[in-house]
Amino acid sequence: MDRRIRKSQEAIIEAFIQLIAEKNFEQITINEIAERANVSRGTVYSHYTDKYDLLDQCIRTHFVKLIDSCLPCGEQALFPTEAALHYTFRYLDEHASFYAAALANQGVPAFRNRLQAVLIRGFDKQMDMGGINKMMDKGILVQFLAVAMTGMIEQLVTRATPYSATELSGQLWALMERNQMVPPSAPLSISTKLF
Amino acid sequence: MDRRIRKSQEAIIEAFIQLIAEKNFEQITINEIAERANVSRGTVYSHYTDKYDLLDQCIRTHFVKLIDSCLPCGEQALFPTEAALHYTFRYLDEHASFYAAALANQGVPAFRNRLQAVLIRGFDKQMDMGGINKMMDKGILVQFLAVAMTGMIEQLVTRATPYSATELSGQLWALMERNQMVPPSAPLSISTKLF
DNA sequence: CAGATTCTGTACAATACTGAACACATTCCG
DNA sequence: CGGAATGTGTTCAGTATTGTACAGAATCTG
Repeated sequence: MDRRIRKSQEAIIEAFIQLIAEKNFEQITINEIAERANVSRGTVYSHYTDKYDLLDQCIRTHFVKLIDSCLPCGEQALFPTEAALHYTFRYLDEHASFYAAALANQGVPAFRNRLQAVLIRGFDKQMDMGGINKMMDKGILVQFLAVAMTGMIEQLVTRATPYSATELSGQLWALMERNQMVPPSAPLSISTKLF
Repeated sequence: MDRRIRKSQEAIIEAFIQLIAEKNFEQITINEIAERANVSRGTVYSHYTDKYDLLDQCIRTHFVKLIDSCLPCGEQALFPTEAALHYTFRYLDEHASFYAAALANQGVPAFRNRLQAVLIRGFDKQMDMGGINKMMDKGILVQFLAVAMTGMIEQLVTRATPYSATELSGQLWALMERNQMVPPSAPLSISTKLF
């Protein structure tokens, strides 16, 4: 992609995220965004049809980062290690103002739904239905955990919890393990056990 | 000026200053600068004929800032107040790495000369040759003070002095006063004395 | 030494950005 | 109410930047 496009888009998104952290989405104007991004107004329109499109793509961009932070080991699993979960929560904590806005603004419930969908898909792959889960319905269990995780994330980014990102992720890791939400064992874990 | 020009130049100069703070001027390549500035190599050449031109314009840019910091009250005087001198020294302290490089690199003695020239011109205007200076040669006195100031600035930015910017500027202000290097009295200072 | 690599400076067509203008909608305010 | 101000979305010609290519200089390296 042309370097100019990359630079402009980054500047616009950065400006937009700054603004959304400062004021309500509806009050933000294209003029403000262009000014803050140090870009011509026409440039904004050349990339995004309007504010809502910008917000949408912005969420998408953040989502990529968020998902990446859940999947540090290639494409293997959501939160393959406790450290990975910690990292994700710290990332969310740092960008809380954006995520809070994305979650809070009515008209953007899409965000919560997308996050849940990703988590449900990921958890479904990793759930161990043996042991204490033998008598459970997998769909319900997965949904239960995904909704819980989404809710806790919402608590974190909206500052609705007194607990820190670290405390939360630590506790949540324990709860995931308790429910046998284990990441698929890596190939080398077997050979590791042999020695 | 076209916004693109401003943005590119700022990025290039910023990148260059970063690099000069990290390594020797001669080791810096145009490629590095372009890469760091996130700009095409051709763009660098469209604004600056080569590294040396870039350094030159860079010094010029910094010089404008530096002079501005000496002249906070319009165009009246160099260091019209002790606070102004303090501000200048703090500014120098913050950008020490750049100024150190500009002063240190042989091939750039121009910098020291320019600084001295500015100071000499400014001091010459402000020198009070009455009182203890009655028997002195003005040219020598002015040059003496300008060279001293330049030297002290060099000491500061090259970290060749254990004293802080604040300590130095405080002492230097006293020395300037002692030598009757007073800023031209503002019109209202007379009326101030009347009350 | 020769070959490989990197840097330099220049040229160019393709392209993204610019600022200005425009008609229209919305909001603000006396 | 009415008009002043501000925002929207579009168009457009002009311009700065882009990536690429090139030849020659400089530097590295076996």
